Amino acid sequence: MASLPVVNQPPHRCGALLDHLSRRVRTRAESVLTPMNLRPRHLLTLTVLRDHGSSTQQALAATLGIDSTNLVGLLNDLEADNLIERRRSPEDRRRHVVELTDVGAKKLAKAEFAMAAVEDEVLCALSVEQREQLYSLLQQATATTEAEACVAADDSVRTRVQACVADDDRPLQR
Amino acid sequence: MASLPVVNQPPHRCGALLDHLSRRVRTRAESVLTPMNLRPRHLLTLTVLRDHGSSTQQALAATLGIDSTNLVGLLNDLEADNLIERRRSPEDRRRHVVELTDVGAKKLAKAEFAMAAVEDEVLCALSVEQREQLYSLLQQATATTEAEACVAADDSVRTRVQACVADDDRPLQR
DNA sequence: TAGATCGTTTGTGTAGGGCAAACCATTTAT
DNA sequence: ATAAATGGTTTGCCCTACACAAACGATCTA
Repeated sequence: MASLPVVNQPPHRCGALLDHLSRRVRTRAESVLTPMNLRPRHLLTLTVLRDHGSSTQQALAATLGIDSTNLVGLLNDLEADNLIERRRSPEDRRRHVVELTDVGAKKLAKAEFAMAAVEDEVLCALSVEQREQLYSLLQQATATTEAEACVAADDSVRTRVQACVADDDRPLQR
Repeated sequence: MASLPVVNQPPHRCGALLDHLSRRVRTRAESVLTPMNLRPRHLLTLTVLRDHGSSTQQALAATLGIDSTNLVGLLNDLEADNLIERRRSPEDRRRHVVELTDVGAKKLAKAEFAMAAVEDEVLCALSVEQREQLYSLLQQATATTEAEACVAADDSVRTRVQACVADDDRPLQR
């Protein structure tokens, strides 16, 4: 390995902005979703389920980036409302294959419709084309699995992280 | 008013994706930032401070979308590390004007450098140009203040939200 | 002089979510 | 066939992020 990976990148990074925007969306989303008995997590899960297709709970937990024990409760909520179904996998009967029901798909559509209102508010600085562009970028980015992501960037990451640590840092007490 | 606002929007909305991606970034960001004694919130705050310029605590709380009482502690952390300064406003001495110090700016730059590693991992599905595009979209979107956002979309929001609520919804017990 | 405002402190409550242990059903290895 | 490993579930614990409220000092405005 070695010989300088990507250095000429522009100084500004997306991370914080992503955080910022997502926070704005989430707060508003809550107030819009609660009346339809959903929460951001539920919406997220349904979306992933639709976009990535049915999957095992483990896999789902991985793509969602949440602990599998916590996923259980989340799925319970959704299943109680018939939005998803857990079906035992025929190949390995230990596995639950989680899948979106028709009701779930409809509810998701409705939720997204409601979300359009939120986005009008939060993304008002963007034109319709720009929003579409944003959507497809996000779509493309999230299409990668967690695992894939790790493999892709693994060691270029490690080298650079180290470069940033050794320095002036006194602890932030709180 | 009335006569149907924006209806022909594509069915897919960004909200969930934004949530998804931001979660991925945040988790990884934590591990990268902790060794430099920062947390996502701190980074976010520093970023906003740089991009939006110095501001009052109230204003800052508003753009960050967090309660002003919670902001206090956050700023304490940052000030303890000399990353920001609270300066009394000359016009109104009750006000604190929060501003990024040189140390803060440097730390921010360093943090962003470290974040590049994270983004390589999370955004590996995007080309460099696409990432840049994403950045500028996010930048543009977050440039709007909370207040502005509300004004812009206010009643188009209200009308459509109502349209989505009245329906089948049984409670999601949890 | 009285009230309102900005920041601060303290205290309370809640939700999100990681982590670990123990359990059942099932699959795989020996 | 028996032992070990695995997928999902349950329970319980703990920590962090936040929102919200109340009370205070300093300051500004009426």
